[in-house]
Amino acid sequence: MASQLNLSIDRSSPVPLYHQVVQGIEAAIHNGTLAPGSRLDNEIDLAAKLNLSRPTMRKAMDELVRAGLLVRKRGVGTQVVASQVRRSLELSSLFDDLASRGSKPTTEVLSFAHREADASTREALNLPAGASVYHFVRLRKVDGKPLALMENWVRDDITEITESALRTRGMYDILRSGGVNFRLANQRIGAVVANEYQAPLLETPVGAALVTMERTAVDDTGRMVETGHHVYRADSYSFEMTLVQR
Amino acid sequence: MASQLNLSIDRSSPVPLYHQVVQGIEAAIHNGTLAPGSRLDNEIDLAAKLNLSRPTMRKAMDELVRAGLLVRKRGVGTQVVASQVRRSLELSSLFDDLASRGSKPTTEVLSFAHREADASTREALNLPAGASVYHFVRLRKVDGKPLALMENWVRDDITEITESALRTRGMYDILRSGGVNFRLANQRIGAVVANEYQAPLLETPVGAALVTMERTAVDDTGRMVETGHHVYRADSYSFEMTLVQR
DNA sequence: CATCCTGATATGTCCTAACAAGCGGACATA
DNA sequence: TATGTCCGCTTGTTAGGACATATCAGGATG
Repeated sequence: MASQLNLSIDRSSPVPLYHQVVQGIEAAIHNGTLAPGSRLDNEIDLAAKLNLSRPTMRKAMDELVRAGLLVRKRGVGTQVVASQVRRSLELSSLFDDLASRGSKPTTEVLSFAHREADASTREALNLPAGASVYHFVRLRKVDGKPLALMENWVRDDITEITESALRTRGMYDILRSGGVNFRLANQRIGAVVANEYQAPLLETPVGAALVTMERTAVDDTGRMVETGHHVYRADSYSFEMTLVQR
Repeated sequence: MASQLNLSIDRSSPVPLYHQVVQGIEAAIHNGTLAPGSRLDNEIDLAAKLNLSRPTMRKAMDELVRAGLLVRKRGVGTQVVASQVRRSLELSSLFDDLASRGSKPTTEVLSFAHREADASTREALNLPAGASVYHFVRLRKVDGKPLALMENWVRDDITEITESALRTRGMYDILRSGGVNFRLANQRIGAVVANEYQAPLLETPVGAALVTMERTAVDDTGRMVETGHHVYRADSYSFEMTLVQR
């Protein structure tokens, strides 16, 4: 099974070679050039074909294995794994997710305040007594239909946040523009039933199922930047992810 | 900040050197030898100190960065990221999760069958017409309290599954013993409210919130081994995970 | 005919070596 | 004093080679 892999490597590009290979193989898998289950040429031949060293080729394949697109077996070879694998759950905002899918998200800011943090917020964000935070509640709609009710607390010593900015942009986008480099987030997903406050806002009956998500995000300096409590209509939203065994 | 890092590398061990380094640094972070926020020595010095090459050292640090324990910045250095980071969501079973936490899970097998797969199951597991599968429903309790209602379909051409085995062991444990090497799983988490069938089994009122999880697991040969639909009592269970920016 | 051994193949691990590029402080200059 | 440039430090990328080890097929052996 000679692979029809037809990659072009641009050595003058600022994009690292191994990353160009990753993108090339990813594209080949998605457009069907590399069928699920098919075997790739061995690492050494592939590297030779692209005029790359074996370590570079391996680094590219490592990433694809980690992403769950390829499977390697010692002594046997490397093959394309089956099926519609979604990318691993990423550190992105709902706004970006929706926008990239072609939907038109809108945001209503139900409340907005810049005030001293209470005890539980200080604990969640690891702030000293007396520190102040932004606190706001937003309602996210898609095509006029309410989808999520989101309450967030954000530390105020990084970048300024305004109510008008929140109306047109996602929170993560605003923070990134303000120089925040997110590194990781802890989140917890659960379920509740809609109460009298949530139900009318989400235009769903009291007692309807809602997905809950609590998240605290940390930037590259180790600061906890943001914590939030979101609820989503269960009939419109769920969390999809791919788990990879390492 | 000279690191007190005191690792011992055993070159005669079958454990790869880079993995020994990963374990050593992981342990140092967890026992406090490496404090959150502290800077590590640079790669070259660290490698020299352990008599390793820089690529080996880097491979170890790569893994720790991916796991969210370390943060690297070009031109600056590498530091330990803030504290209570849970390990990324893993491909494990509820049974193992509970057992490793010291709880005593019990399993009731509500139904068990070995029969021809219907169309939707064949699609989920990518099976040909006429193939047969195991189909079973289990109720998982912890300390006598019901927690999860789990319905699964498993292909039957890999290993034998018996009702009695399911009563004492987790499904993933059984499959792994049967030679299955899981590689990845796609899962979706959402919410529903308990219906008349689920409520009495889970000893919760009709209309209570439940967390739902649908999962399909793939082994290292690309076969879809197992698909299932689980519901959990929302007041007793939620999914916790750490997302890492790459 | 069944079993064991062996060799070819492919990935896994580890090394040395070199240059590129971002960051930040030191230093020189206006 | 303020500012801009330069240089050293550290991580990022790439190369090329060597040996280890799991797997599988085919041949030798009982």
